[in-house]
Amino acid sequence: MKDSDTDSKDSSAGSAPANFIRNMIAQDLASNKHRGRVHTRFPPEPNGYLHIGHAKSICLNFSLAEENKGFCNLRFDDTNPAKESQEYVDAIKDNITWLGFRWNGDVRYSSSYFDHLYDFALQLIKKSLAYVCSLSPEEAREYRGTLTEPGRNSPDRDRSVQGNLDLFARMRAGEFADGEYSLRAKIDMASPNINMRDPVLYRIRHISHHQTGDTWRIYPTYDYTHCISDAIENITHSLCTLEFEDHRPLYDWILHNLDNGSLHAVSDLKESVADYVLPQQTEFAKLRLNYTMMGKRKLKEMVETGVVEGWDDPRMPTLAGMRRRGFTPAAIRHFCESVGVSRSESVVDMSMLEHAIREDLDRNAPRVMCVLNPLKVVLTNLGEGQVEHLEMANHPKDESMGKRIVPFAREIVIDKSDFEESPPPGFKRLISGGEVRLRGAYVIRCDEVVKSSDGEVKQLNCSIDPDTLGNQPAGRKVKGVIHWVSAEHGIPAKIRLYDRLFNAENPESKDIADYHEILNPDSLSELEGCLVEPSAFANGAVTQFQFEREGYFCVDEQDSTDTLPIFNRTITLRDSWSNS
RNA sequence: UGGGGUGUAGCCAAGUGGUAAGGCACAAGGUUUUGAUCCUUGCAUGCGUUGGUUCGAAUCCAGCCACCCCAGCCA
Repeated sequence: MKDSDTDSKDSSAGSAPANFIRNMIAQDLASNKHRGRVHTRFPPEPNGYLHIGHAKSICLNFSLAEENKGFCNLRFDDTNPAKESQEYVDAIKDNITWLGFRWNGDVRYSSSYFDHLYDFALQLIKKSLAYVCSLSPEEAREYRGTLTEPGRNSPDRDRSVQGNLDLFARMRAGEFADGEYSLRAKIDMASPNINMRDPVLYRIRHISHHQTGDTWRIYPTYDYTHCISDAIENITHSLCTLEFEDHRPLYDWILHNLDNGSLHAVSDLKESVADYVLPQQTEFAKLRLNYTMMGKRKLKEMVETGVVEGWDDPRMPTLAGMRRRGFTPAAIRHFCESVGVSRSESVVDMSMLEHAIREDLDRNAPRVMCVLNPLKVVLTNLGEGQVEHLEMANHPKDESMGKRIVPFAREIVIDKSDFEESPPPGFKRLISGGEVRLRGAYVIRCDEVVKSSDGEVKQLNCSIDPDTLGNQPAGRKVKGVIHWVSAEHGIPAKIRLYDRLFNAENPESKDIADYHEILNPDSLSELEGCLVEPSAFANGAVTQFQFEREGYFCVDEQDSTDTLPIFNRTITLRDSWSNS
């Protein structure tokens, strides 16, 4: 084994930062609250694509389980078939796998607990803790009261157990229309917590479900389903976001009013009831990022109205979009780790995400040269068909990444922005009569500027200093280094430059009436006729590069063809020059 | 005007009665054939605010202020 095997290129080394959930779990372990078990779950509703906010939750749940030698389930919280689909189920599984996490056992579905859920509802009815209500949704809203006024009891609240049992069976049998009846918990219509004002447990929906088909006409609600699903799966720590804080009393009410033995009987736990401990819900602040739209409804709308090209548009905050943009799983995981977990609602600066991306790519992306906006340069003192094969390192600091051969010839291209006729102060690139280093090659001098009739610079005639390959020039200093590609050998490519989708720091702010007004018109620009050095295509398995001095780019696997490669710019290099 | 939460630097965030970790950003140097990377240094007499308790308070107590969430048969 080489030493380098222990030098992880993955910077996850170092202990995870403290946070209140980690601390709580450590305490629970110390007090043996869950018999030494840590079992979490990631419970998405399959009603859209996962975004970076979900990644925070995924990382939290999976990492906590992993750190404590526990388990993390993947459970689709699929209680509302009207909004869900198999497409989303598949995309979510794919995203989680891509991030590098493996869920415990088989994928779970809340819908696979529908039978148990129904039985537990019967149990609540028999205990007189649930009743069938005939109030319409509109009436129910009136009866609920307001934030400051108590609600009123439903006229059906005191119906007999038998009457409720009968009606609930008929609800299940499909005898009633949507909204005609609902099953409600009997708690307290005067509770200051509105979630406790006899919440709906089941509603009638004559609609088929992506997992259960047409088996059911009634579907349980989130509040009723989630706690029981957690209990069935033996979850110890049920983590969710802050807006569910007010639901916690209901979560606990349902579980505590169900017979513990019957819960244990249908649970995954093989051990005795004595080891069966109810799950604990804990809330944390969801991730917010400036300049980023995270609302599922808006994201969906942008996809459907063509504001972006799809859920995987590289400008989207979705995991699919970030993947196509060239963000790496390791970078996203480090980012999620670095933002921490707390209960304060904060907005993370994009620069933190960008830092994580650059950090990973700098270490792992091989270097290659690509000229985005070509300007022809003729090296006049080189022979007409003469080609030199220059050897260059794939990475400036990591020799294990090997070397590559770069063809060098009389006609090359450099980037238009690397030549200035009237340079600003401090300009280190090529000027008329000046010298510059061609990266990995020779120092050249610009002898002649060839312009078209309208004054545009068309070509530069330069001469190389033949003594400067691998050597400093004699008697002078050349500060600038620019990248280049042989005009004959370079591979033409199309390059897509991405920038933020929104110009406003908080696209979801209420004083932005229409998000179309804050769309960044320059979020995408396409460059044609870019020239990439041929070695970028030598190994088809490598699809992510640093184009030296430009940034990190990845091959767009979907749109590239054999004849026209397309690269997406993942992110620019840090640039302390153009900033000042 | 009900209930539940949150306030530590420009942005995240640790801290749980012993005198303000870390990261990002920013600034200044150094190295460099990427204006990148890397390295060094700087960056809160201050923890929303006003009082109180204490030898000692970001941490305990009281008041006040600001912001967030809740009135779906959505999750």
